[in-house]
Amino acid sequence: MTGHPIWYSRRAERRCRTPPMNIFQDFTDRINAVVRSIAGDDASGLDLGRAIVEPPRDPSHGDLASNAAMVLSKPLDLKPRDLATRIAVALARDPDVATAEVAGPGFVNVRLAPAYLHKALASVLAADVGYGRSDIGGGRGVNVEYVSANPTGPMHVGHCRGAVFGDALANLLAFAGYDVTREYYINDAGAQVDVLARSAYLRYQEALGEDIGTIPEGLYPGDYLIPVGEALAREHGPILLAMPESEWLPLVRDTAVAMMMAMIREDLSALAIEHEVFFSERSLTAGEPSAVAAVIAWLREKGYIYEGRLPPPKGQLPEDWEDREQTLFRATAFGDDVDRPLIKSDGSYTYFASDIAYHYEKYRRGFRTLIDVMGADHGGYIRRMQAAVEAISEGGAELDVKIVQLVRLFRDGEPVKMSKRSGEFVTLRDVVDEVGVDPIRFMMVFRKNDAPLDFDFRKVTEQSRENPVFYVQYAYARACSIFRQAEAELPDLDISPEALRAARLDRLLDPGETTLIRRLLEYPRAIEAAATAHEPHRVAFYVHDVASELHAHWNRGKELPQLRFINAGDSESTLARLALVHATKLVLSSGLAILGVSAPEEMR
RNA sequence: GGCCCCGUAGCUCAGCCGGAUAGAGCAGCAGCCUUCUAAGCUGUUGGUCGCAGGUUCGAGUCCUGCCGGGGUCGCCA
Repeated sequence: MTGHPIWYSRRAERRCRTPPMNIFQDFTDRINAVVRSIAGDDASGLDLGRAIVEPPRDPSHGDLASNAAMVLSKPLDLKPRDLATRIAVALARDPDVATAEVAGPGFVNVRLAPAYLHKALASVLAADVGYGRSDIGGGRGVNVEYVSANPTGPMHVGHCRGAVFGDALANLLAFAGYDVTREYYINDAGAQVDVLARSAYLRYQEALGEDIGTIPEGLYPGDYLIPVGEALAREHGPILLAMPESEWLPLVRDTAVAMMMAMIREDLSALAIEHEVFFSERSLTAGEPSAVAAVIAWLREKGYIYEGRLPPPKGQLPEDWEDREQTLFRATAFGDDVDRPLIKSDGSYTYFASDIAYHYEKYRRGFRTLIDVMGADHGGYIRRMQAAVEAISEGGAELDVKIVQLVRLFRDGEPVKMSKRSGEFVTLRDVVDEVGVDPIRFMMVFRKNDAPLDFDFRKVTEQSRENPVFYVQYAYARACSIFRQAEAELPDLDISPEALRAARLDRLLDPGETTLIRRLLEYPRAIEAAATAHEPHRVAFYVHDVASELHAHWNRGKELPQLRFINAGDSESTLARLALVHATKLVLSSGLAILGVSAPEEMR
């Protein structure tokens, strides 16, 4: 099971100190200071926002690269290379800088002094499990709505990606300093839950000893409704049998939905996912006036709702198409292609109408950033929902809809067949039971959310380099093993966290070591970039890179024993290297915790 | 037909809200590793970034138009 990372709780959130060193931010500040001194009186009007410091693509260019000279030369009326030269000259005087050079059209390439890398590594150790945490969120609220599967049955694999993606994104945003609420919208109001109720009623009759024969077409045949029927029989006895449908349906429906939600929550907890808020769609249409009615009335006042006709859809016309006047939301006023209906022909609200009220509810609770995680088939829904959010918040809130693409299942390279009609779908629980949580969680975010993903049951449990889950976890396990080995080989060496923090880090000068240090120093930047873009997959790729760096250096020790982490003849070096390994462990476990993947002490 | 997403090496994909000679893994080729935990490591081959224009000092990245694949298209959720 995935353990709860230490930064998970709200209380830990509040105790968070100043974020640890972000070397890219550090040098952005230093370069900005240089530019301001060059600009003199002109400095006030200068837009420094576009000037950034980043790792160069080619490591031979140095440790840091800045585009400041190219971005700022025009307002300062200088040639890019001239400005770059003046920046480079000033930076070269900085004792933390080994070299600063001008390259290409006006890049400033900086090579850091080893002492600076060691100082930065020390700050990683000092930050401990807080390393990488950011305050770019500034404590602002973000609502992440994900999963929101219909409460009509167990979760199937199709829900899996959105669930894991949303959860990892929520973790990531929390780590980046946002006040995150994880939310599940229960679709308990549509026709589908009525079907659920009728299906459950049949099982109720069955539980009372009636022969129900085969489940009729159009009802849910799954065995998972049998316990619902039994529960209804226990709770109500035979009295529902005598009622007309209009009377028993609400009763049966509420029980069935509650039991389905309990089941879904169990499925989710098997994936280590826990929402803070479960919001009922039905609650939005309850009361007088209902939340939906209130929002529609408000929008009508603002002129965003009117009665009108819609042009028939292009292409294939639906069979039951009829031209009629209806209540429409003026989505076109906010960039949508067509205005959207709010009331069905039977007088009830459309899903969209309820969803507007729901998003208004989130806005009313204070959220200004809303994130919805949805499946690929909802792509056409994004514009209208964004339009609605803009309308109900009067431009004060932003909705980001993250679409997760399909997951194709394979076993040994062969596609796994699924048929909805026969009910032969693979449940989420099946997959968890077969491969475990870690491979699922890691693989689901080891791909950009908007690209399709292949998931092979066999490959994800393979213990090989080709399996990124294993590769990353093994790096962590290997780091742990180095510590176990150190204890065994050098029982007199103090390798406590305090001793590691006091280590002579200036002994870390091998290129393999400094490369690993640089990689670890990218962590805060990787977190901020991933959080800003709402892209947790970047964290997965980042920890994979860290793992790769550790494996690489470990292997060099096979050929060159003097590079091994443990060197019995040199306790000073050994301690410094163990400090580096410890920092690597910190970063790996932190990144994996964001993804919800465990960091095992050893592989079995 | 309208809209959305995708198109990057033989394969699977990254490319950090415009930056330098476009990267990684697999596969291929050439080596190394029998151990601080074996399941790895090093080097190497390989790309007109779907096509054509445009914006810019600079475009895989932004804009327009095509081509190809997927999704979607009032009263499903």
